[in-house]
Parts: sequence; structure tokens; C-alpha cells
Amino acid sequence: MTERAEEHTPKPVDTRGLHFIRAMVARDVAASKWGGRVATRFPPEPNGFLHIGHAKAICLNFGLADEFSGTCNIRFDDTNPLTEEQKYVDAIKDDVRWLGFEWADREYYASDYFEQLYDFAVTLIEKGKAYVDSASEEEIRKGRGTVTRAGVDSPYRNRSAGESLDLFRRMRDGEFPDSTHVLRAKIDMAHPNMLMRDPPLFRIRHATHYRRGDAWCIYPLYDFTHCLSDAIEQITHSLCTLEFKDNRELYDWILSEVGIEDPPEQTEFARLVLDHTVLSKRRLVELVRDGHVQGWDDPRMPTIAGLRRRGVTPEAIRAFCDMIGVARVNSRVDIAKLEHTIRDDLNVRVPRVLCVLRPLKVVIENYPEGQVEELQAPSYPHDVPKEGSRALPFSRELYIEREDFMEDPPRKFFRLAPGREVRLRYAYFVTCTGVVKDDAGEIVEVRCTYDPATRGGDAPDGRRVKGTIHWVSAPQALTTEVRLYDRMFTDANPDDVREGEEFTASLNPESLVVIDGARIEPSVASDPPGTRYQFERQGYFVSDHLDSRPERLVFNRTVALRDSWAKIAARDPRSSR
RNA sequence: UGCCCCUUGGUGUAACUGGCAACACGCCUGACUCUGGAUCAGGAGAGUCCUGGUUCGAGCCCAGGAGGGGCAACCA
Repeated sequence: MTERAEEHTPKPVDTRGLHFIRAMVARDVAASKWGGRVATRFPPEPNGFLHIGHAKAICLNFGLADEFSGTCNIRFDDTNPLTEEQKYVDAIKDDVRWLGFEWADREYYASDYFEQLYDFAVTLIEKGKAYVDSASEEEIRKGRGTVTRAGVDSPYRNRSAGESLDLFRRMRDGEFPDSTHVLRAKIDMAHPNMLMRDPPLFRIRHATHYRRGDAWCIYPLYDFTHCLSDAIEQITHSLCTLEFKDNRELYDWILSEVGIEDPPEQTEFARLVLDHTVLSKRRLVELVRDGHVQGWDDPRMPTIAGLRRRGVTPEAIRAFCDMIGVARVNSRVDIAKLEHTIRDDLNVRVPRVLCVLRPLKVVIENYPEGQVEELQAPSYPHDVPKEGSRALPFSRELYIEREDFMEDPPRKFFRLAPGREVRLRYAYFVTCTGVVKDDAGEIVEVRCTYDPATRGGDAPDGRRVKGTIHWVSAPQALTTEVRLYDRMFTDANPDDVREGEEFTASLNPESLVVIDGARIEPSVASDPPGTRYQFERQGYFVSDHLDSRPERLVFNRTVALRDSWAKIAARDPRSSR
């Protein structure tokens, strides 16, 4: 509960269960603060791709607007011509829309406010609250002092408003090279908050801006731009991450000095930190630049584009953001939560299909050679309220998963082994009669017999089997490439490294395992790229929207299924040997 | 050696103006099952960073301490 929310609360609002920002907004609305209006904004800088941390901010800002019948703007915070590009604004808009949020015509750019920002700066100079400093960057940095020592006034600090005004105008006119002058707020060089020690407001940058071209050669800095952009757009609740906490004092100072009425208020929340990945732009850039991944949309990346290519749905991401909540505590979220929301969503959404990742040939000795029959298989399990089915060809030669057969099985292994009977999903019961090995002793073929009476997968005599395994018919199956993605880092916190080590030290060498000769049932042949499936007993997969071709399907694993057998095997060495 | 923020099961959060710590993820059992999936039922796991204080009563209030984080770009 914040002090300011409290003083505006005429009568108690039931805020139980709401996170602190929703509670604050609920109180503000009840108290008719800002006339009961709620206006938020999502303000990315177009200098990179959005990641799941941004998704948290997007869900928060757009979500609040929805919940309180308010508005949420998208605003590009584009005040640094050196780093920003149009391609990033396009990608960002695309990602926000994909996540399911709409800003209608409320698309804004800080760079559209340059003129107004300039005028506000003039106001400040005239009030004696800002001055042009002609010291070098080096001198200014030194003059700022340290966290434990006060800074010292610049020799230019007391120059007249008239002189500063003149200099500022000439800065704009392009008379001076970069870094020769800078406009600074005049606050207090001994302020305990470093940000209040006469922060720079406008700097000279002879650089072409991706939107404004060469119209400007002075550019406003974040602290000056952000609060005023919020004010211009009449934002009420300006939400940002914790590291901007100290900036709030400056935010309020500027709005107050410039005379903004009913100013927006900044509230900070903890940014998302996710296990087994990195979310800082710097780190993400390094991964791309150094070739550890194939690009910003590499399915291992925590970017929206990466998650999307990985097969994650926007609904899953939104559910995840709901689940993790919003608070002021720096915390680290278990990636299992993300995986859970992904499975939870995909489970009721996507059709089931049979795909054998690592094929092992099976010959059904008593099945007529050359015969092919079609078996009907439902696309969804009974507990998923969806309709659909497809035909599965069955023949004498099949493929099963290599790991579903063991010549000498351990305890609790319910799959195929010599003498054992299992069910081929949707098909028949088969019993293993033997194996064929190559010269090296490797099993290259499993021999079985089938029980024709179990067609469809049920035994008329009520006989039961412990295992059901997936399979495909060898002649009809499609050979595909399957990319198995896993968490990008083995360490929960890649940045927590030993002396002299890079964060890349814990890069997971198996974050991508490419399987070349997987076999999938033919029913998927003509589905469009980007179609999602559950490969039964394996996980959720999506056909890669860039690389998958009708003649060469490529699938990405979104997330594996929960695997309690793997847990048993890992826990009990005798079970897995 | 300054200013600011934070501290609740393994993890993320909740607990209206103080009233016997709840939910989710994860984990473990069992049931069910043509996915070792899903579902269902049950369970373990914190006494709320520490020490004092106020109070009939403190996770919530007060004091002191400890630990974590942010701040010294003409980045955002």
C-alpha cells in the first residue's frame, strides 16, 4: 500500500488477492483520482526484440487498461538515434499484436515530441532550473562526485538564463559538435540521490534518427523525455521496473517544475528473472552476435519471436504472466512454471499424432505381406472436448521408438521386450518373439506377432497389457527433421559464474538436438507450416514456419510431456541400468 | 561507506482497517487410463530474516540489526 494511494481513499476498497498495482489502481479509481480515469502505456525502446520479460509489462499495462475500462498506449521511446531502427518497431508491434493486445490508434513516438520537449526545456532555462554546461563529459562525470561524496558545481552552473538560452538554441541549430555542450537541470550537486545531481536533459548528437532523419541534432535524455511523454499523453499510472526507483524523484521534479497539473505517477515493479535463461538485452545480443543461437527468433531464445517459433501460444504466455504475479520483490521464477502453462494450454488445444523420433524397425511376422489397412484414430483424448480423427495406415513393417524396446528390461519397464505383449496405440496387441542384430551386436529389428482380434486396441477377452507404445507404418510414414529444444542454460542463473568465467559457461550443449530421420504418420502431410501437435508420449511440437516444406517437414519441440518414467529411471538405477 | 527499495514453504505469490499463514508451480502417494500424458483423491513442506518492543493478540505497527538489490552513461 502506498502512501499516496492511501490519502485518496475515501472508503475502503476490497483489494484482497489483488497484486499491489491492481490494488492501487482500484483505490485510485474508487477515489476518482484523475477523474477515475486509467491510462497506461507500454514504452519500449526500438533497439531490440521483445522478450518474455516485456510480456510481463505488456500484460500488466494492457491488462490494467482492460480491467478498469481505461486505455493503454504503445509508445516508442526513441530518443537515441544511435541504437534505434524501424525494423525493431515493426517487430515490436508484431509481437504485441501476436500476444493479443490492441492499441487502436494510440501509437505514439517520443520522437514526435521533440519540439514540445524543446519548449519545456526552454521553460526550465527561463525559470533558472536548467543551464547549458560547456564542460567536457569527463569533467562532468568527475564533478558528479561518488555515492558517498558530494559532487561539485560546474563552473558553468551559474551562467545566465539568457546565455543558456542562446547556447541551447545554437545547440539545436547545429553550431556545435557532439559533447561540447549539454543542457542540465539545476538541482543540487550534493543531493544524496545521484540522479538529482544536475542530470543532463539534452545532448548533442549529430546522427540520423530512423524517423526524424536529420531534423534534429540534439536529443532529449530518458529522464527528461519519459515523464513529459507520459504527461503529454495524459497517462495516469506510469509503470516501470525497479531499477527506475531512484529516477522517480527526478520524474516528479521535472513534471512539477514544468507545471504539469494532475501529473502521472510512476510505480515500480520487479522485472522478470527466469531460471535457465537470460533476459538482459546485453546478454541476448551476445548470444546472437556470437552465434550461440541462430538469431533473435531462435526457438531457444526467451524472445517473443523465439517462443512463438518454438510453438508457444500467446494464451500460454498470458497465463504465465498471470501466474507469476506482480510484486516489488526481486525474485527468480522457476522455468517449470512456464513449461506448465505451455502444456496446460496445448493439452486442450492441439491434435495428437504419432511420430517416432528414433526409429527401430518392427516386423509383424504373422501379418500378410503387402497388406495395408487403415485404422481410425481420434485426434483428441476423451478428456479433451474436441472432435476429429484421422486414418492411420498399418502394415507388416512398422517403426517403434528405439527406447520403447529393451532386450533385458529393468523393473517397472512396461514397454516391449522379448516375450512381452504391448499395445500399439489405436492398433493391435503385439508380442515380441525375437530380435535381429547386426554384426556389431546392435538390435536392428524386432520381430513380433500380432493378435488380429485386438484390432483397434482392445482385446475381446478382456486381456490387458501394461504398456501402450506409439508406432508408424514404415512404407507410408514421412521422414522428417525434428529439432528437440531444451533449456538454454544448465545453470539456473547463468550470470552467477565463477571468477573469470563467462555466462556462456553454462550454455546447455543439448539445448538443441537435431534428429534427422524421424518418422511421422502421413496425415500431417498437407498441414500448413506452424501447425501444432502433440506427438503422443513425446511432447508438443510445431512445424517450423520458416524451414518446413511439404517435401521435407521440420518440427520444433515446444516442450516435452511430463515424464514420470524418466523420474523413476533416474531415481532408481536398477530400473534404467 | 551515502541515498533508496526489498525480505512469507524448494519456487512464485496471497493473507481487507493487527485475529489461529492460503493459492499455484514443483515434489511424494494412490486411483483411473489405449499417452508412464491428462484427470481425480490425498500427502509432505514455512510459523513469515534476526533481536527487542507495543498489544489480549503481530507476517502486518515501532526500534535496532542482518541479508539481498538499485544508483556515480551526454543509455533506456
